[in-house]
Amino acid sequence: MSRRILDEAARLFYEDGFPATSVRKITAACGVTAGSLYNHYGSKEEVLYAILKRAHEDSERMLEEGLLRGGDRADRQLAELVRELTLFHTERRVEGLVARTEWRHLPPEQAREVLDAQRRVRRIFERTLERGLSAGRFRLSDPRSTRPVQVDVVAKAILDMCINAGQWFRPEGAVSARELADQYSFLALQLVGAGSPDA
Amino acid sequence: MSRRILDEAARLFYEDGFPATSVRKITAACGVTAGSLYNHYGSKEEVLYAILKRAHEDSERMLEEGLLRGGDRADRQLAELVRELTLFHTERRVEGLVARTEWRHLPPEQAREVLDAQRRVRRIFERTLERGLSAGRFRLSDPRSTRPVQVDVVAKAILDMCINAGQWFRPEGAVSARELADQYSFLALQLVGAGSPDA
DNA sequence: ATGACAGGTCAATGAACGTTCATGTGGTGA
DNA sequence: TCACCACATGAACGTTCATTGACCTGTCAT
Repeated sequence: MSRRILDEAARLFYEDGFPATSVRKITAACGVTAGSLYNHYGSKEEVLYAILKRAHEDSERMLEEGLLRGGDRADRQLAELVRELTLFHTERRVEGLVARTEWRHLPPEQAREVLDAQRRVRRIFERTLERGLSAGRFRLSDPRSTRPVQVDVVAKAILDMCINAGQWFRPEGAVSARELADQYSFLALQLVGAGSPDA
Repeated sequence: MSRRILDEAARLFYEDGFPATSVRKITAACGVTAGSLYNHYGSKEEVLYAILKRAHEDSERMLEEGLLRGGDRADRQLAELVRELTLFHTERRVEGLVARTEWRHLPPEQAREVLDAQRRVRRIFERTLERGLSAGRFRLSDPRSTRPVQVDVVAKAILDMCINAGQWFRPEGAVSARELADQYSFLALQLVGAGSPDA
């Protein structure tokens, strides 16, 4: 039942947002009454925290695996990172979007935890970008501009692209999560000016 | 005072979300009491609607201007579109983010209006992408994949990138809105495989 | 059989919510 | 000067909120 509450709550937070979702709605979706939630979680906030924690742990684990699978070539690493992150935010778009939007409703200390997790993810991308740049695999200098594009800006651009796929992706749509992940992986490589990673 | 209410409400909706922002908080931020809001707007929802309407009108106008400034070359068009959209979502990130996230709390008919506006914006980008592809200015075929990257997927990737800049951009940060818009413009061109638009 | 216990119900709590309305007031055109 | 109007007030309205606690019930190990 604890698990059931987590899943139904995630779905409702995804649809209506945390503050607009009442404890009664969550428990009704599980077929029980409101008071029963407090046999499993201390508060409504605690439910949100549990959802976010699970999501962040899983997404970080997927990224670490992708990083390994990418080997030591930064372009292949980037391709795998983008693929994993896109997969996560499409296949588990409910938790993914909630994690990205609802952390503000957590108490400060737990909100910080979430922000730290987001920062760690960004650092993974930034490191791969830096490695690819110094290895000469990425081309990120705008001929029209005086100074080069900053690495953190590129990382944010790619991250926003992948993460926000969860906002519009529909599993019943024309393109599958796996296809989208492949396309995004290709687009990200073009974005950083990488040649084909098969070469 | 009507204008004041709109601005303060937008800021609070940006910080806490629509349902978590009470009428009392909005009016307190304006230095008046709760009842006074109803001299200017019929309901809290109407305030949100007014914010979203203004934001969408302005953003569509900026995009149309950018489209004109881009002339008839699709790559220059795309560069201008990305620049304008990024500028809008950084310089007016408060309204921009609210428009992107809080429309669900509107009654169905007005929520539809917002979705229609978002669809129109996406169509502008898609048309430019289609024109650039048939003119041979963009390269969007993944050699590792059987089928080409879809135009609507590319449009969404670029849109998410620009729109979400409003989520992390800080005007007091190291990079200005205009610099970011330039960098994003360059990144978008690389993403679609365009050569330098100066050629 | 019995006791413990996990997990449900039900009623009640005080606080906060959006909204209404009668009332007060300062400025403005006639 | 006076009527008017725009706008703010503050008290109420009914509803909903998250949370609590007393109670019930089924399932176990002993």
